[in-house]
Amino acid sequence: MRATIRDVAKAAGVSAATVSRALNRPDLVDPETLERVRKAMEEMSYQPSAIARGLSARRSDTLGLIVPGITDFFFNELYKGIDRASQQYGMKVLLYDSEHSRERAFEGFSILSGYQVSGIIFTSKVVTEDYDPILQRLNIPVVLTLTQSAAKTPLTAFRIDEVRAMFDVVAYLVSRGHRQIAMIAGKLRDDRTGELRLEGYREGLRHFGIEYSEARVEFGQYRFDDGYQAMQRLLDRIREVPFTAVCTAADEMALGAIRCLNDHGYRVPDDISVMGFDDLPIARMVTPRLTTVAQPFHEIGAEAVKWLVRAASQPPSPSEIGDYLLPHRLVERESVRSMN
Amino acid sequence: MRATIRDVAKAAGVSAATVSRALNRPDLVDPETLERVRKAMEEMSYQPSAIARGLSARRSDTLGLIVPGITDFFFNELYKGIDRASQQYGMKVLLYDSEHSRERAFEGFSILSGYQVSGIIFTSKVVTEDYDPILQRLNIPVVLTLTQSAAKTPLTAFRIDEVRAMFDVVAYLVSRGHRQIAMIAGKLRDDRTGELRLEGYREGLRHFGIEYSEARVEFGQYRFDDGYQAMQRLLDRIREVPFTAVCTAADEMALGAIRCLNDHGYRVPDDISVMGFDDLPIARMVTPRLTTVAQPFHEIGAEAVKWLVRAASQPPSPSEIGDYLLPHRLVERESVRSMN
DNA sequence: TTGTAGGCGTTATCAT
DNA sequence: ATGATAACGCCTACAA
Repeated sequence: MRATIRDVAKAAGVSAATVSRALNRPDLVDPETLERVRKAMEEMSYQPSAIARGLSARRSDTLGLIVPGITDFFFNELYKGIDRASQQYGMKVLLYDSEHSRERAFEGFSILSGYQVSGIIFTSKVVTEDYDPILQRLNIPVVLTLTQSAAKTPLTAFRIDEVRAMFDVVAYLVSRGHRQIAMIAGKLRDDRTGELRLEGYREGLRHFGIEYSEARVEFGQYRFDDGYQAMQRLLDRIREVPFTAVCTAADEMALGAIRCLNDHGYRVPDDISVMGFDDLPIARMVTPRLTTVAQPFHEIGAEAVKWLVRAASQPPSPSEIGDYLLPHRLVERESVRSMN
Repeated sequence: MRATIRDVAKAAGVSAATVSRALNRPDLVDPETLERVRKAMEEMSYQPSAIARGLSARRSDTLGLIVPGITDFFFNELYKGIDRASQQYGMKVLLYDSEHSRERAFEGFSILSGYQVSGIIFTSKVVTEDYDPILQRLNIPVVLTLTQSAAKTPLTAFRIDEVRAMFDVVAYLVSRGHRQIAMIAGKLRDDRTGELRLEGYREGLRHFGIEYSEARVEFGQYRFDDGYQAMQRLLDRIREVPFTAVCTAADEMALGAIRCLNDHGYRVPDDISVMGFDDLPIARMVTPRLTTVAQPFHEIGAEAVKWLVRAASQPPSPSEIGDYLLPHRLVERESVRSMN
């Protein structure tokens, strides 16, 4: 059996309370005693039970993270930021994969709350009013990342300005001489992020006096195959609705699009330009290297943690709850050709 | 405050013990009572405290996972297998990123044991005798994945036959008419996996009567840039030590190698063939699609979980502890040219 | 500065 | 079938 606090106490000739204090408030214990206790802990390789501690102190030094899918390419980057920051605060992270299902996400909230997590980071393409009941009775701080809430419960979110980001994409393409710009967007149903990016695309076109055409827009669920198929559909009508560039709502879809283009004999960017979105690590590993817009995943993850940690110590005032927009950045690489 | 078991008990007009039974051994409680209790739980949206349960029952229904780095491309796949299986057993997973450091890994074991995890899945490129002390006093079941133990403590491991896998790579290349085969291997220091794969390469060459030359082997730490640089070095002496194919110890390095080749005007596979290792999702997304050997990540993860769950209920007999080899599979795609 | 005692939310044992 | 009651390992007043 593992050593308990009492074992250490006995070995050090003190009470359990003193050992506890040595652990949590070393300033309150006599230096000599402290030394003895520390030695005892060392010798018995004592490791406090996080479980017992959590029960007693009603906090678990644990954060919950609900993601739509761990195989989503952005997950690693987001997690990296979260992990680093939590470590800094001595927090552990409990991961929950909702598998893109709302029911599973609900379950995630339940389970995580059973683990007394002191906060939950929630990532989903959409947060609707369905979540309100759960969110209400949870009484654990929740932050959103990479999305904007459409629920009634006020929720703070860390994300980029999606509209602006896609606007910037269009602006960039235009600056490179493109006027016929197609888009592979996110599925609109249950996807706020997808909506916003599409909106940015439309705003961009409008701003540069380019007419919007539904025939130049296709949709996909952010994965490679979706990108491939969407591009396929675009290609099917390229004669009637020509385009010289395609912007996408995700790097992974951009890869699919490029592959599709290649399979049909088009070269990227010589014949058609393609833009990604996210700037995942792969973006710089493929040929052609992807020109894309970078989301600050690490920062978003880290900020979310910070916010939760703060919220745990003192309930956030209404003014602290809200959308925090972090800066995105356009990364110029090789997948866009300049027509000038 | 969240409802506790006592609140539910009161609402249902029973004792806490009965509620507990309703939860864990519903067969032991009167159907009518059960109904009442369930309704009460429902109404109060009661969620048992996993913490308290863990403390009392001395098990936490939690598994620990220590990985060298969450940004490693294979992580998602391994985790997927682990997650699915743990879900099946009602287990949660606590993740720990050792950041490729032994000290951090040690810390991981400590911390996870503090969380009463009922088992730990450990992933590292190497497990040396340094781990013995920790492993000994941990008295929590541990399984290795994707590596073989070099520690004294008997450890069960789920992995592929690395030597055989790389042998198969060479055999495949030879069958396609290649005789001058270079390799980008894993760094040998502190990397058992790397050693084994290199060994497979040498065995392959020997088997087909091809002379081994150190000048055809370069090393890297499995990342894109390592692959790029290793290829650079190989290219530096390609006049003196020519090769028509390169096999690598990781898909990510293969991508780097290909990029390097492209940057120097070589086309893959027309001029030089490249083989990956792992068969990560990206392998089929790039151009050319990577010919590679697939590791059964999902199965390995799932088997590890199963083993731990079993070990938790009954201590494994010595005969159950050991190396479990899962089948790998060569996936033929587009990055290798047939010279025949 | 240190010790005592009660409690955190469950489960498990032993009665009833 | 159900109810007291005592752990589980730790924290935290409160008292000394």
